[in-house]
Amino acid sequence: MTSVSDDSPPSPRQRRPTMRDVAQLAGVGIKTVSRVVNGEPNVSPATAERVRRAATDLLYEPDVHAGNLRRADGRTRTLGLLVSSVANPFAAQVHRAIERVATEYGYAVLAASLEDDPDAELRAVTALARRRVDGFIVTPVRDDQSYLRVHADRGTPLVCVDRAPHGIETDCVVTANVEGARDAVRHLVSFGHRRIAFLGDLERIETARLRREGYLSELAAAGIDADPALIVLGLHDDVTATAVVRRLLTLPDPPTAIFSSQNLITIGTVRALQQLGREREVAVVGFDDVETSDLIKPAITTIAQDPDRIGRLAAERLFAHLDGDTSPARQVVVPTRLVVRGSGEIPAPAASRRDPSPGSDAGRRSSSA
Amino acid sequence: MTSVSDDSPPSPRQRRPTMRDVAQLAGVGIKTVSRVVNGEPNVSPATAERVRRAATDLLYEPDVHAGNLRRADGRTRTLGLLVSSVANPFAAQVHRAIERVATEYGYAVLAASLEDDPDAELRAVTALARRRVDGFIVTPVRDDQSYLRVHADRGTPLVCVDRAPHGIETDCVVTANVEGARDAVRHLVSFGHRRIAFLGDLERIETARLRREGYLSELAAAGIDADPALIVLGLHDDVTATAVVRRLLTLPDPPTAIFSSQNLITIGTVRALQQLGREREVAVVGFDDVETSDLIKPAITTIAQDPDRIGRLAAERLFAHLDGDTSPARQVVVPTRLVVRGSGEIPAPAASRRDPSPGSDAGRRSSSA
DNA sequence: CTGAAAGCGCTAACAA
DNA sequence: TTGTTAGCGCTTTCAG
Repeated sequence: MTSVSDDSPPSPRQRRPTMRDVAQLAGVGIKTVSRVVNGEPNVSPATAERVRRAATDLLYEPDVHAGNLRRADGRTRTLGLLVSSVANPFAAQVHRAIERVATEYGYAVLAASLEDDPDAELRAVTALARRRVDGFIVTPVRDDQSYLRVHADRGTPLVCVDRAPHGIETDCVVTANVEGARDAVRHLVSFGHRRIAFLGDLERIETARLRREGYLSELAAAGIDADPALIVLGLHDDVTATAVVRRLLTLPDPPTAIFSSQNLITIGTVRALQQLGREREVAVVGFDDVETSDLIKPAITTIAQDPDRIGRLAAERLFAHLDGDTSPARQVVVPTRLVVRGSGEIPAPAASRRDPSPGSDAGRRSSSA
Repeated sequence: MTSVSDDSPPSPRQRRPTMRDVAQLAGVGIKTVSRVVNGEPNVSPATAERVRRAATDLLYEPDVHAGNLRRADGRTRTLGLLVSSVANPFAAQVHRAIERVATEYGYAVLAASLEDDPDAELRAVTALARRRVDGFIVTPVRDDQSYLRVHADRGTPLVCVDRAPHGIETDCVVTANVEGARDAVRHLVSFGHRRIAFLGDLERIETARLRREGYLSELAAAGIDADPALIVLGLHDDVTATAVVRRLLTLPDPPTAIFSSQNLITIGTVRALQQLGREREVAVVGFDDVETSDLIKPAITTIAQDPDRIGRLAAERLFAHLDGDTSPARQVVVPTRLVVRGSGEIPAPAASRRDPSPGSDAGRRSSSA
């Protein structure tokens, strides 16, 4: 009764079988084993069968890296993926979509989280290059990706996702950030809002800048003067966003609607409104969908991205290059979708429509696109 | 004005420089380059500097796989991770935690999604084995992992996460599923509930079975007879869960509380209650935290897991083995945490406490632990 | 249809 | 301190 069950001996550390071992057991030359393993022709069925048996008996697994050393195409059948973080829901879905395509092609994915650290981008690329990945899919963090050109020139294709690359011409797949942000603002304007706050992520993140740009241009198109007091940038987490929203609402001329341009910011925004009991007064549209948006009351209206499509398209572009496609670099813009749920359809209070602000300076244009 | 700016020539496909190229440029032997690149001693500072310059000039990156072919330890500095899905929030956080430890050790992570497909587990292990990962961290899907023993015997350590392995003795790190489920039920019982429904995931998933086990044993401890009508197994998505909850509430003697043992099921449960307008009547405790639990009203009380700790511990066990630790296999159980938010503190209606069910058969025990 | 020899990029072992 | 040789596991080339 000392040991529960131990029918296996202490199993001494075994050596991994090689092609030579298989060849010996099957009584053939090593090249014949290579042929069978790689499905090359010119092996008699009987020989092939003997080889297969030997391989199975020895639990032989070919070493892809040893093979690639000499193989003409030198492919590791592994691709490198650089994302903000594998734990970020958006990135994780992009990752999964890429993985799905990769699996179809017999590829494995080596992923690395950058956490928006420019140095991490460099370190990750080096680590992956030393492992000889066949291609890169990267979410740019640095403001220059020209260092990747040498890899491209040496035959390792590159596709960027989520953010456009700089300093290098290469395929990239991004969300329609400007258009999506415009949709959000247009939606709010259509409910009578003119005092619309913008909550943005860190300015060094390109998508944050683009969404702000969309916000500004749609305001302009609607003939609304942007009020700097309603634009808060550099937010990156929910706690800060909550504090900012609480402060905004104490303004003399507070916003009647909020466009929150990132997931965590949206969560922080809703939390602030709930704390103040004003979630049915102030309209909110968030950029990027939250898993349980519909369970929150009022349910959150969002500009949904399409991570699945983004990932799939990026992977497909990469494999196209791996298959020899040499067409010029192109940027694929994946549209967003406005998901109407309630929080974005709260109308502006009647007062604010006519009398936007007593102390406000500039004259309003009266266009209403 | 035809091309915007093209200061770089068409860049002909270049050959990747090898150690020999660096040696030639530096005017030294190849082994000297090897010494410098690997930080081995016995190289004069001057020589080392020349080599380093040459390597930098050529943008040389060593090929880890070529080196490993001959190197004594033969390490690829890559580890294989098998999870339910890289897009699953729990798995993604485990992944991130593992990656953090891996990065510390100079390791990269090759992850694969299994989507609970037993065959995918086999395919993924093979794919990773062929890429010669130094170790595996796997979330078991099949009901037997003995096939992994051969890899362990050949020196590729294995640690299981989230679910215990079968047919092989190996380290594993899991959530306290039984205890967590008991905590959930105990909490509900303490608010007077005796008709507590259990919504479980697919029975072939071990964690689903364990949570049901915890549910049953805590009911027993509370002297409550389990009612098969309140136990629904085999749920895997929110839509089905919603339908099931709606049906349960039409029962002659409906549940007054629901223990939802998985994330998506909890979402479906809350949605059903909201649709019926009964979210403030029926108590809910969910297993595994939802990102926005506190924004939903009533906020969802959950049994929170600790994916960060699970991932970190798993990775640390793996690296311990890689560092030569040969201590016997152990199972690490990571405790859960009851997060009280509101939905789980809705008391049972007075009636149900005394008169659980008119048509119910078995006699009730009167213990009240 | 089959196999022997050379070599991929690198490190181990040994010389110089 | 440095370089030379062999060989890791495999594919290529080319001869049988």
